[in-house]
Formats: sequence, structure tokens, C-alpha cells
Amino acid sequence: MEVQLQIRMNEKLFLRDPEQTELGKKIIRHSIQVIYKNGFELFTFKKLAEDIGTTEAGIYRYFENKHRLLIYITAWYWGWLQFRVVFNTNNIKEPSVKLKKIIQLLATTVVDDDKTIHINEDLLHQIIISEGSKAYLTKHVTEDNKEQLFKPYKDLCAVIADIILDFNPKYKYPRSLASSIIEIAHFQNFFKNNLPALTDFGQTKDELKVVAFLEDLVFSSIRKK
Amino acid sequence: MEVQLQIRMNEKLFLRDPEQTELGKKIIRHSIQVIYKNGFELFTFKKLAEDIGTTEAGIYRYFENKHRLLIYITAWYWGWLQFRVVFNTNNIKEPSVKLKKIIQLLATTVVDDDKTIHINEDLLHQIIISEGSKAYLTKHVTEDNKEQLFKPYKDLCAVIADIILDFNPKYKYPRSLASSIIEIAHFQNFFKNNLPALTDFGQTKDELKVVAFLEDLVFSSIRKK
DNA sequence: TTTAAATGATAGTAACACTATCATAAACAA
DNA sequence: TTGTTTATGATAGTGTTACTATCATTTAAA
Repeated sequence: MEVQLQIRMNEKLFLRDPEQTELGKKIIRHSIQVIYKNGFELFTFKKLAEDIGTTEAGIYRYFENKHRLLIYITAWYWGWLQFRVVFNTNNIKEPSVKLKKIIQLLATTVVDDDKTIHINEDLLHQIIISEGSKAYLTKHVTEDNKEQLFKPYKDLCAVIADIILDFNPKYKYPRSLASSIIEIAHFQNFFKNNLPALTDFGQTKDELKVVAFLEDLVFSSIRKK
Repeated sequence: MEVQLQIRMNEKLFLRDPEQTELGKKIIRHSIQVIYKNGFELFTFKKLAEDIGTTEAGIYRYFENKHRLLIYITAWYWGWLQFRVVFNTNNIKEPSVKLKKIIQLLATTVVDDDKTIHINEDLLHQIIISEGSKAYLTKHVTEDNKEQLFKPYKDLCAVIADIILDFNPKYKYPRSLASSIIEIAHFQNFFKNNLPALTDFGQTKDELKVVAFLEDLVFSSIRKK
């Protein structure tokens, strides 16, 4: 039996649903590669079109602009990550074990997931680390938020916050801690590879050090005092 | 007696030193306003030139491009913040008191500093929160880093890490914790105002809640166990 | 007072971020 | 089968952005 994972996306993110057509799926797959290669600032629909072998106009039929496409792929990532969190913490009773699992999922390299053929999850993870925050660090974040574009991020955050409360119902900052874990996981990963002086991990490529730092931080904070 | 604060900037950041001329100082002052108003993506040298009453070519004589200008003003901010940290923790013996002071400096609204006439520190602080990370989240971060463009950030981080070690010499992640404090202070502030579901601070504009969260996080982690 | 440096004014180019139009190919319905 | 949507391809065009270049003029330093 083969299981295919499909993540339902907010319809306001696109003009035409990219999951429904071949070209649409190509746009998603190739956009991840082209953003990874160029960085989001130098990423253009023209480059993407050339990579796919279509024209700019073709892309514009699916996405209003490159920023919406970025929100789309980040939203997809958050939805996918939430699935993995729920899946991997299922049947675990101990909230501490769940939290450790989550930290590991957040902070370590993604292994390409066969359940989604047209998305390279490892590249996507790298993009989220260096470009993800640009999805919401804009002047129009409030309007975008009203359209629920960041719901997958907020949902994931809520799931983690609930587990934190499960561990210690008296902890006062479950959501702030949840969003901080997510952001730190990405930032420390970026710093480790690009600005190592901002970390204690040196040039060692060992992601487990980020995990150890996060575990220490989280469990120190939420332990019952 | 009047004290003027001048922060020595890396010469690679500019083509002509903006501190040395009237137009240069106008570029810095107005760029903060125009970036604040438009956000960095929609900020252009043309808009800045119009705001100042000069021409695009005039700006290009000082800065290679808008990204270098962003690095310049973020670097200035880190330099200024380090000065404030050192100044405000001077003569304090207790590292815990120092750390609380630092958290407060990082997480609360800046009061405009009269020692630098041509810079509005409150606006600058707002820009750092929403645009600051874009200075290094690029494909060319490694080359920029080789030119020492992020030294002020790294220096500030080192100062904070030293105080953390002073509090607990056995703590294993002083630099990662320092950079995390800085980033969380900004992100939680941004989330509080724009994506409140990612925090526990609701729509209350009370910055002291971010301070309380950070203090709890930091002192839980670094206390001697 | 001479000379150099900084600024202003203007023009120009390649790329980017779109919008519009029309032809064709594939899918689907009568 | 034919007729009709629907998706795609191909091409063109517009306004803006991100620069570079040139030359005249004003301001500051020697």
C-alpha cells in the first residue's frame, strides 16, 4: 500500500491550485530549487520559468507574486511539520519525551520524505532556515494574517504549547516558548553554518549540539519549581 | 558640557563616510524614516532621494546599494547597543543584575538618545525588529562576514556571553544563549504586535511581559544546578 | 585666490514585476 | 462526432528598480 500525503492549503495563497496540475507541481518543486540556489532576493519568476521550461506568464497564472509563493511553501512546510510532530508523538505518553522528539524534528536535517514525490524536503528545510522569516517580516503582515496565511505556523505553535502545558500546567509562557523554540532552532542552525561566532558550536556540522542546547533551555524553563 | 557619541564604522560598509558630511548624515537620518515607512522591500534609493531632496546618484556616492545601507544602520545599532550595555552595567558587580539590565535594554522601547542628533533611536529600534535579520539572511552572508560587516553584532554577543559566564562559569552555551536572547527579544516583540497568537502577551502593548519571559528563560537556564 | 572635492541635474541601460492578447493543445460534454 | 471550455505557450508591452555615466555648479580646503 502506498500512502500519499496531501496538505490542504489556504486558497487565498494561490490563483490556481498548483496541486491540481502538472505545471503547478513543477512550479512548487522547481521554486524550492531556484530559491535555494539564488536566495529569495535574487529569485525571479523569469528564472523559475526558465528552470521549468515555461514562461513567466505561466507562473503568474498560479501565484500573484513571488512573495505569495514564498508564503505558500513556508505554509506547506509548517503543515507538513505539524503532521510529522503529531505522527511522531502519537502514542507517547510522557510530555517530556514528546518535547524531545519535537526539538529533534525541528533542529535536525530532514530526510527526504517519499510520501510527497514532488517536494524535496531537505532543500525546503534549508530554505525555511534562511528565508522562512521573510514570509512574515513585511509591512503587510497584518493583512496577510487576516487572510489566515500564517495559520499553519500558529497551529504548530499551539500544538507545541499544549504539550508544554501538559508537562507543566503552571508554566506561564507556553506559546512564546513554542515560537521561540522554532525560531531558535532555525537561527542557531543558520548561525552555526554562516556566523559561527554567534554560537558555541564552532564549525562542527553537528546538529545534535543545537538539539542539546535547545533541550537544556526548554527543560530548565518548564521544570516544576 | 555636551557629549557627542560617535560610533566608528567599518569602512567597507560605505563608499564615502556618511558621518563626515551634511548629506551623509541626512542619508542616515532619512533612510531610517523611509525604511520604517515602506519596509525594506519597498524601500528604494529614489524614494530616499526624494525624501531628502537630492537625487539617486547622490545616494549612490555613499552606499553601493540599499542592502549595504541596511547593514550600515544595523551595525550602527549594534555598536550603539553595546555602548549602552557597557555603560549601564558599569559599576554593577552582580552579573545577575547586569543580565537583567541587558534584557531590559534589548526588549523595551528605546528612548531617543540626545547624544546622537541625527538618528532617531526609537524608529531605528523598530526597524531592527522587523528588518534587522535581513542584513545577514542572504546568499552572500559568508563574504559579508569575511569583510567583518557583522562584527558589532558578534562583539555585543561576546559581551553578553562573558556576563553569562561570569554568572555561571560552567554554563555550556553562553554565546548561543546570548544570540538567542537578542533574537527572541526582537521576534517576540514583533509577534506581540503583529502575530499575537505566537505569544502569551495578547494584544497588550506591555513590553515588560517580554522582559519577564526572557528573564524566566535566561535565569532558569544558567542557574547553577 | 586657486584648486579640489562634493553635489546637482540629466540621461541612459538592463533587469524586474507585472498585464494583455492571441494561438494552440488537451480535456470534457452534447 | 463536433463543439466548447480550460490550460498552456508565445509574444509584446509598460512602468519601476537598480544601477552607471557625464557634465555643470556649488562649497570647502590649501
